[in-house]
Amino acid sequence: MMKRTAADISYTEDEQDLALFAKALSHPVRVQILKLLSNQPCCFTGELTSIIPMAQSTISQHLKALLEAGLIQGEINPPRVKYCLNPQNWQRAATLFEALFAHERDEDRCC
Amino acid sequence: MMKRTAADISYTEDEQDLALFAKALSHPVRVQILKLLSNQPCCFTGELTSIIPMAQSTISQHLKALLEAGLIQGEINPPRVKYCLNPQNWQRAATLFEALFAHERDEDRCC
DNA sequence: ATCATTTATCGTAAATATACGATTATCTGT
DNA sequence: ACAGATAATCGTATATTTACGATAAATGAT
Repeated sequence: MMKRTAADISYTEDEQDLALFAKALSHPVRVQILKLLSNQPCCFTGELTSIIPMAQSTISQHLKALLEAGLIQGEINPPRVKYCLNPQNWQRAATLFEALFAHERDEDRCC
Repeated sequence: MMKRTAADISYTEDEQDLALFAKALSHPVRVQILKLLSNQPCCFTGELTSIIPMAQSTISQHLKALLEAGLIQGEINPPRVKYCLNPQNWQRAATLFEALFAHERDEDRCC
């Protein structure tokens, strides 16, 4: 009989996407960046480096993580890059998190 | 002048908590476990090992991560431990994620 | 052409996360 | 007291994340 390993596990697309979005949100500076972006129509990275006391390369790395998760998008406007939320994926993330937390289950809880 | 480093950054409690909750959700198997727990009043770890094809020690490790994030709680009932959602923190997480995604900002988006 | 500005990428060190098997601890039932 | 069952912990190997400084790429201004 074949041994079962973690590689055998199949997750639904929703589960995987939710985990990826959550991973993108798993560092407070990325939460902070997303809060900034959701509270104003747009944002330059340059503004971020003056707001956030981190090395420019580190901020760029965090922006890349948000980009790869699809939560933000960049518009190249050299030498600047203008970053915004990605509306479609932002909405999808909102929906996935909302669905996860939808069940309260206080009624018949056993502990 | 002092050099600014990542250690200088202060985040709000909400930002830190949101990041910690998100980190707990950043692995698909933990999402799966939480979905299971939110769809039934309770759950034994034993059931998880038969549902999830991972080593028992690995599942225990993931449960520990969820415990430490405060999203679940365990009731020792030896030799079993019964795990449930932690209602207070589950609610707090729901509120934090909802607040983050509350802003749509489609109106005056510039890109 | 050269310089200044902005952002990405590279290289790297340290910390954290993930998975496994083996072992240990704790309670039940015999 | 002993065996079985359940779950945590330990030890460990590998991969990923996080931070930094240094460098490179790309554009605009002089």
